[in-house]
Amino acid sequence: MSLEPKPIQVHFAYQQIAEEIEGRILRGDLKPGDQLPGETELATLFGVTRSTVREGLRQLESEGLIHRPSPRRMEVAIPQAELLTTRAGRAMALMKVTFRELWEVTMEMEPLAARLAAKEADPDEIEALQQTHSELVAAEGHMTRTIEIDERFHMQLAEMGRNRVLSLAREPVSLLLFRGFAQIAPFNPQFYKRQIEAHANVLAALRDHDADRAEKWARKHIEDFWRGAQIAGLEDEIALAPRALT
Amino acid sequence: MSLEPKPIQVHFAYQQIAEEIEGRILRGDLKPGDQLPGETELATLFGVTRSTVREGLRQLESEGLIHRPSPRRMEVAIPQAELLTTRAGRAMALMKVTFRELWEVTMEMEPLAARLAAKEADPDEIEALQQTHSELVAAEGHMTRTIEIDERFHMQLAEMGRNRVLSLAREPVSLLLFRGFAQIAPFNPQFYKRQIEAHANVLAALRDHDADRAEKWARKHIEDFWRGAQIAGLEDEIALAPRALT
DNA sequence: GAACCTGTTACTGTCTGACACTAAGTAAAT
DNA sequence: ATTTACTTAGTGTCAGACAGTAACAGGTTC
Repeated sequence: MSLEPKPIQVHFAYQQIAEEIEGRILRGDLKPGDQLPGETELATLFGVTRSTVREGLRQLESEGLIHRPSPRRMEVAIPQAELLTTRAGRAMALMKVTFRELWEVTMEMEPLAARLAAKEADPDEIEALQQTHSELVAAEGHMTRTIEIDERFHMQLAEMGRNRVLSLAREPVSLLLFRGFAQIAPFNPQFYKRQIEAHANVLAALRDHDADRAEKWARKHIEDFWRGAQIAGLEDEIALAPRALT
Repeated sequence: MSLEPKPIQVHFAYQQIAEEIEGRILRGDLKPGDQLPGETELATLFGVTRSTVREGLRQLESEGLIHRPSPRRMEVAIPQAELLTTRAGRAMALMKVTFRELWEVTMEMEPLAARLAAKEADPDEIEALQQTHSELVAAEGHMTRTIEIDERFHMQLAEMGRNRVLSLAREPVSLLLFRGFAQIAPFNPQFYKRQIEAHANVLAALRDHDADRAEKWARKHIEDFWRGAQIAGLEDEIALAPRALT
């Protein structure tokens, strides 16, 4: 007789601890900001040793569900993108994704970000973005800094669209794409000018709440970025390891 | 005098262990599939106790950098989306993202997936997708199953585009969106017909390698999906907790 | 030779118990 | 009411132990 492969899954004690606590967090028993009981307490509570509890805590910690504001407190974390994005970036780097892959996705994400921002942004945010743009202008000619500011510009833009899913999804991608480029792509002076022009146009469109125009210029901007890489023949080049990104 | 908040970061031993091993993996010293040295060995190697090593390993484990094919082996993981996606999904759920946010992003991702698939897919894959589609047809009227198959259809489609970044990025989003819907949105019988029609059209476009048409129908498909939700007034409803998704 | 059984062994999961160090709370001193 | 000194509880790490079992190595059977 042939048995179906049973996806049996051993559940170690430390996993169960982690799952149990995770459950309580997701269920809302433990709210973000709440302090966790002490390790010894948890240990007796679950009927295991401290070592076991600790292993569970380490899991939750690296999953970003709990964090440590001071070395003495462990509390339920306020969910935030950061942890997730770095991990996503690392995973992608490990998969050795190519620039083309990154670009294809960015090409959809950034215009969307611009469109949403045009609809949602309030004057203060636009002002802040203008500020970033000024920094970009000031950095003309300096590539590393240009890329870094550009990246910040796009992040701000994404946040302005008030879509956390988008913010979450685009960040690791654009991070890998932009910074990756910066490290290997040679840019000509033209590049900076077009960069600045595109940003300026996006900004203007935002002020007018003109979603279509914002989107169009964002697309142009990314296309431009890409053209340089195409010329350099980087399309199927592998993006850099994330270590270079930190 | 006022001191600036110094972002000092204590590095505990177990963190260093984790970082050290992570470094070796990312640097390529340890390749995916390689078996890790035993815990005792690592302990002496780093000059710490097994407990400490274990806590480090738990971190890496939940980060998906190492995994356990059998309870007795720990090896460097082959990077894959799975782990990441569930975490991403959970993070999003924790952030209580709305359907609108999910949809706005999906609306870009899925058409892109279709377009890429039309360019890249080979006959075998199209055949496999056709297979999935047949299942969908057979499930007509049964909502939960329909959604589940639909989701699989889209995943396959995305894989066919040979863009791992896209696969990675879209999965948690569409998972949350589709399954979330399935649990709270009431669909009328019409829905299934249109669903099937859209898929059929995408399939046909793939066969012709007609990227534009594939994209168009994918967009139509997602729009359709959304319309139901709009009618039901779910736009700003919060997506479900991830526990409901497993 | 390959396919099966069996004993050994090395390694994991978990436990007990301990100790140094320090953040945070408490009491004393100014 | 602050500041200072003192306690205390909780964390990070260690040492050593033990049961259970996956993986390996022989030995057996076909």
